[in-house]
Amino acid sequence: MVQADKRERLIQAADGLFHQKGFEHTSIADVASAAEVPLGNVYYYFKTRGDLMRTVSEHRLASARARREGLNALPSPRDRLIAWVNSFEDSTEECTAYGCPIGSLCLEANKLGGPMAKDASVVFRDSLEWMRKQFLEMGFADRMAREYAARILGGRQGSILLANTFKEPEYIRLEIARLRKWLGELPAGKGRNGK
Amino acid sequence: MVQADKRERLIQAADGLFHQKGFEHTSIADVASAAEVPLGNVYYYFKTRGDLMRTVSEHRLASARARREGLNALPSPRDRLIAWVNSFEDSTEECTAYGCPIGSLCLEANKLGGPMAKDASVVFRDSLEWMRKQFLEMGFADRMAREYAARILGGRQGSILLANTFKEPEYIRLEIARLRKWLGELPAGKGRNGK
DNA sequence: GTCTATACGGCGATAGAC
DNA sequence: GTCTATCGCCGTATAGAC
Repeated sequence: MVQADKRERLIQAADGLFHQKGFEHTSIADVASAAEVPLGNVYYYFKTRGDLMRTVSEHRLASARARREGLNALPSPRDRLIAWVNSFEDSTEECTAYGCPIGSLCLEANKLGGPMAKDASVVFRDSLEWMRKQFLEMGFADRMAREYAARILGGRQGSILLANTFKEPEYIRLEIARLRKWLGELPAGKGRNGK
Repeated sequence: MVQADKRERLIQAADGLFHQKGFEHTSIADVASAAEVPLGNVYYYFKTRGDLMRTVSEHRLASARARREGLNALPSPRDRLIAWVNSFEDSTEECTAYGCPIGSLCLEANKLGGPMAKDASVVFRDSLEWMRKQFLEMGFADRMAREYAARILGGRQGSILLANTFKEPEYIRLEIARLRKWLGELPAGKGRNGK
């Protein structure tokens, strides 16, 4: 199907360009040219630039979920979390070069105002939710589970910002190692789901 | 002096707007109108938009240094660090609403490429350097001092990103509390400056 | 030094032929 | 469904009167 192919190529191109150059600095013409689709044709698939951005976010959400699907085979929630954190290593170079694709987009969307902010945040919201469930399964109270999930995501985002700012991947690697160590040593919670 | 006054007003206006709307989304016209200076006159004070941005970064660097000056009166490096971390509380609301002014600018500048990236990073570089000195004075080896400095800055930046994304200041407050606790309990280093 | 008017380019979005 | 041509707006930067 030619349609789906072009649409897919546009999403892929937009995803990459939003990451590398930022949303605000990526024009429809940039996306069209990278996807090798004529400029005007883009508007057949996406009504506005914001629409394209929302689609990219949905696409990223699906990707993140798919990557976690594989982890659900692991029997222990602790191991799932550690495997998840370890998987961050694959993107160290890209994140050092361009920052976190999701984090950058959230920040940009928030400055723009409007409904895009919520669209961009769905990936983080979903990640936090998944991590929270793992910590609940480890026996932590809901409050702790939320706090720990935020610690992982926040720690990672902070390390990426530093790595990107100073073009130094070591910040990311150190944080991954620290999170892994912390998860490994963390005593399991006592309550059954914090009851 | 009318000159210095206008220049100052332009810097202040640009500082605020870069924070609230982002650099890429703030036009010279926006800055001029916020500072109540005619559009064309801006170019008498700043050659280009990038020039204005560099000036704002220098201005922020000076502010951060001035705020730390007061802390140098404290005799213990640990207390200086704790006081520094505590001072983050003042900006919790603004950071929740608009993100970290410095972090946002660094990220944007990195996406733009060119020399702006370095201009934007000077504030972080200077903060890290100051924190590193405090940890050295506490007796930590240089490697640990750098790592700990990055932990404070990274932890803070990550918490701000989450707070901004979800419009929830609690992320920032929790991280401040965690850093304060960590600094309070951290055993002093053994070596004299890591020797 | 100050301000107005405007040149010039780029971008989002659309019209309309095929 | 596909693609070209183009409209209209906004942004940076400059020219030049005062």
